Amino acid sequence: MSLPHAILTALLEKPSSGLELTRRFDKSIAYFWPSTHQQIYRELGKLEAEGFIRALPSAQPARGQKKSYEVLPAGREELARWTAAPQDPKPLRDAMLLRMRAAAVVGTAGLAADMRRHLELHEGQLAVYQEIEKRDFPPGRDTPQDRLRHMVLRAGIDLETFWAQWLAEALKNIPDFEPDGPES
Amino acid sequence: MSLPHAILTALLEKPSSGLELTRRFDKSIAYFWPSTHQQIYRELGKLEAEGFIRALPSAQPARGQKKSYEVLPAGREELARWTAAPQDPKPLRDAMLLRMRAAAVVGTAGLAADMRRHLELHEGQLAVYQEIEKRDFPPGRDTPQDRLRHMVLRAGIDLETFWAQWLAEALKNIPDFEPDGPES
DNA sequence: CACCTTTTTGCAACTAGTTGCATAAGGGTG
DNA sequence: CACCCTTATGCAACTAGTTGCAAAAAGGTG
Repeated sequence: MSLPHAILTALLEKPSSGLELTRRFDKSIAYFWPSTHQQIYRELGKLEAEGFIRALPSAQPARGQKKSYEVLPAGREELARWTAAPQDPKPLRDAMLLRMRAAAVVGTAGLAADMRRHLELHEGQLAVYQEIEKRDFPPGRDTPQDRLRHMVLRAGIDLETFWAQWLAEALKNIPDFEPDGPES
Repeated sequence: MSLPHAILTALLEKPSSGLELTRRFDKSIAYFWPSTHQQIYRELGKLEAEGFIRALPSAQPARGQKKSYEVLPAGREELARWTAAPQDPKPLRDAMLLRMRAAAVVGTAGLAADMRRHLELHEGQLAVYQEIEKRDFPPGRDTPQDRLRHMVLRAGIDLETFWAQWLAEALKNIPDFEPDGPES
């Protein structure tokens, strides 16, 4: 139940059409809440039906024609409500950990190679985030809004750093063994 | 596409009925791959139909009657294949980060309280994991299987530590401000 | 202007996970 | 043995996200 609120946030930052929204998403919000244009169009329709946003009157609603949306007061209130409401953190669900656990039973053949690949992917993502940090958060400017957005980015940076370190450490310790299976 | 493989792993560790499986899941695998008994029964049916597991002949298949499963060779091979096959890490998707980003637009009222609650939840989960570590991985025993399972647990411990620290740090820096809304 | 490509919007079907409930058997209690 | 509670299995409907594709308009090219 979070995508609609992600869209409200983005539209409050700047009214946009579906496609503009998709592109802006890809450059920021999608880093911690990925979504596709199909999903976004669907949600825009629902949000409009619920009276949270409305199409800017400028363009008429036809296929292949840009249609921009802006947030209505009810939408802003809903976003504020949702932001402040308690929500339980969703539990961890990570396939790599599952594979390591499986490897304890069926052997580690092949797994280490993919761990090395993941390590590189995380380091790559880390570099992307650090580039964004350098560009968007130079030392100096420090509005409350900047600080909040910077904290979110820091979480991304620190998480990628975490996984890179964990994978590097795990790779050092990974034993290469065959399963004690029925074939022995 | 990972639950069936989680089940195969658990069944290889020990053949079980649906309910036993559910309980054993809750004590270990569910920490990084949560699931419900409904899901597990459904997957057991599919795995049996695919020839990866079979019901132990001891008990007849009737409702309200225990039915235990064991893994067939084809199931072990499928698990080994899946474990070794490359798989992309799934991107981050975290509602708390989204809420912080939203708070930059609609204000931080109420959010800090829930961040404090999350901080406590993460600390609680950390304590649970540390208890498990003390119980299941005393210094000394060090088979390859133990080391892999211990690494998985360490990831859980380190992740909870990470979030607790991040939340504590964010709380120190969170500005308390009202939105620059249409009411001003 | 006829044709093709790109942009923008969107539908439909599928997948994985969640929630709510049902039904059958076993086991104890009056 | 009639009743009820617990254990074990499972179906059905719903939710959120993914994948594949298509159709309308805009804009360029011969």
